[in-house]
Amino acid sequence: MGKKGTETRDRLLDATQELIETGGYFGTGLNQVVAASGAPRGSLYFHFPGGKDQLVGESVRRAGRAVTDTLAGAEPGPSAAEFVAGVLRQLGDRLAESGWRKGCPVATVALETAATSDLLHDACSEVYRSWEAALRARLEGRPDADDLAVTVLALIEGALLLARTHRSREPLERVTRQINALLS
Amino acid sequence: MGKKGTETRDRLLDATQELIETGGYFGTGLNQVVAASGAPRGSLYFHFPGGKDQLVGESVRRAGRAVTDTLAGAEPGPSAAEFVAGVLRQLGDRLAESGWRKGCPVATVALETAATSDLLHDACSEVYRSWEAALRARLEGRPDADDLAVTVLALIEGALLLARTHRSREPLERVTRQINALLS
DNA sequence: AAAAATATGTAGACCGATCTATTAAGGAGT
DNA sequence: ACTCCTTAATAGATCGGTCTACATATTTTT
Repeated sequence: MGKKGTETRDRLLDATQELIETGGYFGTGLNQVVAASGAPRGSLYFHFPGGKDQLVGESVRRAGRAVTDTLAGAEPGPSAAEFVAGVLRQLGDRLAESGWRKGCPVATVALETAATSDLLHDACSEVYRSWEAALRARLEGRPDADDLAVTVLALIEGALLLARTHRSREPLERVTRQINALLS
Repeated sequence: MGKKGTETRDRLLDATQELIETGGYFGTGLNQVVAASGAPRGSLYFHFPGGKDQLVGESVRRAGRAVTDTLAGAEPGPSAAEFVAGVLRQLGDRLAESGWRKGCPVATVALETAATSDLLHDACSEVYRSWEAALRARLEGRPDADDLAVTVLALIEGALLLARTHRSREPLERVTRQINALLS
């Protein structure tokens, strides 16, 4: 793959990632992706012969990998509770600064495609498993690390959903205040 | 409104409620609604002149009210932790029995329409507030009942999302095991 | 009480717009 | 010269929404 080809491919993935996080799978048309990326229609199907599902699938995995890396790469300094509080604050910043558009880059697609596309569905499932593993690594040593990792992930996803729906940081702040009870 | 008119209207709402819970807002076409309800297209726009948004909006509020009533009407016997555990078990049953289609009847629409339709968006927000209030009523007396209600709601929503995505009760079970730490 | 008038609801063909996907041809890079 | 990639026209299906004609109640008038 030549240089220009790779650039176009990346631009398509960037545009898709941005658009589906805001509008979801069905809410994002390929016309929008093509317009936002600047790439022509034909290039889309050259780089992603699998069509929309392949394009969105790779975007979701890409976005998921970025989060996993952030979670795994953070300094191991603070306590588990402080770590989660930091994640929630960071997510709240991102959500508010984006005008309540950018919550979880996976959740909308996961719910929309739960009943239809296995390809996308599996991609979302794997991303969540990957985040779960990254969180579990931060809770190492605790006897119930497995349960706790899933619980913390559920808490984060639920709080993000509520915060985005209410267009307010309030749910994130309330959850943050209760984290100590869980991770004490 | 005559008897037959009310019946048709209800059938349309029933079909919509069922379909959007599985497929979401954009994933559900009015053709599907019309086919599933047995009502003709014209009747849809007679009973819901506001079109798809009005139809889905009323469906969401209707589904939300049903849940609120269930939450508020449950016997006040068990402890808060046992109450939440019961809710999670019930949600898990519903999810599994529906073939992993029926999770939260609001979440998908809330995320899909967060950036587009204020009408639907507000409907989802109000439903969540109503559930939050119902949960808070079960935690009366605690000094941090406000924070706890939101936290429990976030936990439920997040666990449902993960369970639906993984097609497994595992996340619900793990969260259930951690509830005591939160509501001890 | 019969008949006319009005409201209520049904029925489905139809509209333009938009959707995803395909195609055949030509340009750019090496 | 040969592969890699772009370009734009277009196909065919489906989308939400509108329209007119018709049927069935309900009320008003006589």
